[in-house]
Amino acid sequence: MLPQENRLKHRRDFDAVYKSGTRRTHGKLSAIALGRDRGSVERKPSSETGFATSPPSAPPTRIGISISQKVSKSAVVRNRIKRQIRAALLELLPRLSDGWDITIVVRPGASQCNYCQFLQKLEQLLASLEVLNGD
RNA sequence: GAAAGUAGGCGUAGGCGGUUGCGGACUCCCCAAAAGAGUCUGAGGAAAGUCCGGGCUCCCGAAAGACCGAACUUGCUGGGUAACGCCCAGUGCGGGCGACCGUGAGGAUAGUGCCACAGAAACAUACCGCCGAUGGAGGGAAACAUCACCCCUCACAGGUAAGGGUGCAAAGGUGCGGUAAGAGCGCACCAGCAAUAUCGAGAGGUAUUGGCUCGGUAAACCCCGGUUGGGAGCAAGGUCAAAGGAACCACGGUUGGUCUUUUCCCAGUUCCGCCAUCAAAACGUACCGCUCGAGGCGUCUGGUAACAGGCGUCCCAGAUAGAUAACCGCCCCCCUUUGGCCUCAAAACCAAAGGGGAACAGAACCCGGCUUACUACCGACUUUCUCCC
RNA sequence: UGGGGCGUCGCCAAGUGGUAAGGCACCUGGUUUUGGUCCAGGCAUUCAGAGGUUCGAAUCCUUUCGCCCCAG
Repeated sequence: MLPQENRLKHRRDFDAVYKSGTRRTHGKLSAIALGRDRGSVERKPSSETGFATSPPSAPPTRIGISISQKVSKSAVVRNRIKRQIRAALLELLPRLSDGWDITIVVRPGASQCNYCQFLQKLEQLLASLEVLNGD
């Protein structure tokens, strides 16, 4: 499971990502990314006590996953895909640069993929969105 | 041995370890919070479908009662339950050789509607038929005439519903008698109805007697009985800087309608009391509701049982873009192949390699049921048939 | 999570107990030199599945499945 600060939660954040993010698609997965450092930074200054010490340019990157009933009618299958994607993202998280809102959209047919395929596709998608700190 | 039937096994299964992670509770640390550390804990029998019944919350001011109305679509009897359309026990009917299973099982004589096609006729008749006793018409007969009786003919009035044919269904069924022909018209048995007696708590069972008899359909409207304030649903509803409370009380305000009683609210009066310096935040699962409950387990008592009661013991998920996991290894189990052992041959056993580890399925306020989905296995009890002793 | 609706031929669909209309599409034949148009004929579904009520069910009752819509 992702830490709380890396989760994308609210509907208005999802809407903002869908409206003006950059979309990339690879196979059965699709990723949309939006930089957070304009406009939304001063909306969210309250809770950070460490906010004074670190410069305001790097809020943590938040990720949300969207999977529709068209992928599978079974809630068990959908939850399993979400867990596997989250596990893969956890592996990639240290290499991500800060300050992004990302939505992963699972498209129909993804119920046949396994963990390694998800990991590869996510890596390629994030690299193509240039949010990976390359090495 | 074969073929079945019933009710079960806290729905019973994978176990251990490693790496990376998540939710909750408690403890430590700390002035406090956050962060951190530690310990414990973290999906199901159906969590599903949302088909019923409740709890809980809000709105229509509230509660109780009487009469009328409406709705529900509940409907054999008795019991259980907070309640139910659920459960248990029984009755009737249907199915099965049987163990057993199914059952939406009030009323068609309260009334209305419908019963296509066919058929004469679908609930009231008469097409083909049968008869023509009675009445009518014509004729005959005894010496003659008339009337009556008698005989013959007609099928005019009329009688009949046995037989034919139609249909899911045609005025109880079969037999004997009876009659002009027939008919419960009479009798016997059967089916059905009613009354009485008796058994039963009751649904009903049994017996006797009686008059002879009435199509089906109410999962058609309806009648009777029963039940019920209506509506919305935890995305209910509430808190989130900012004060109102108590007493008295006019007119008025009610759940489908009317009425009665009690209470509440409301303008107003009196008394007591409070707030407004700035900033931030400000309708979002941020917090409450939210998990101790018609609760689980054990045992005893009552009851045929469903279930109820007593005692002891336990606390057992509370998420909110939604945790309970992702990946890997070993053990164990199952299947396949190969080899070994044994053997006439196989099975079983041992070893190696490969594959698989379940199916249905994810809490979303909580309970009680119903329905549906589904893997491998375990052992009971019962019935019928066959074989052996 | 809650609320509501639908399912009839390949497509659009009518049908509220008594033979499952119609249109498009498709097939065959005719008309035409040929194609189109036009004309005639044909074409089906255990009416989403299962069980029940009824003499008789697409229709009534129970239940399951699938699809769609609405509410933050």
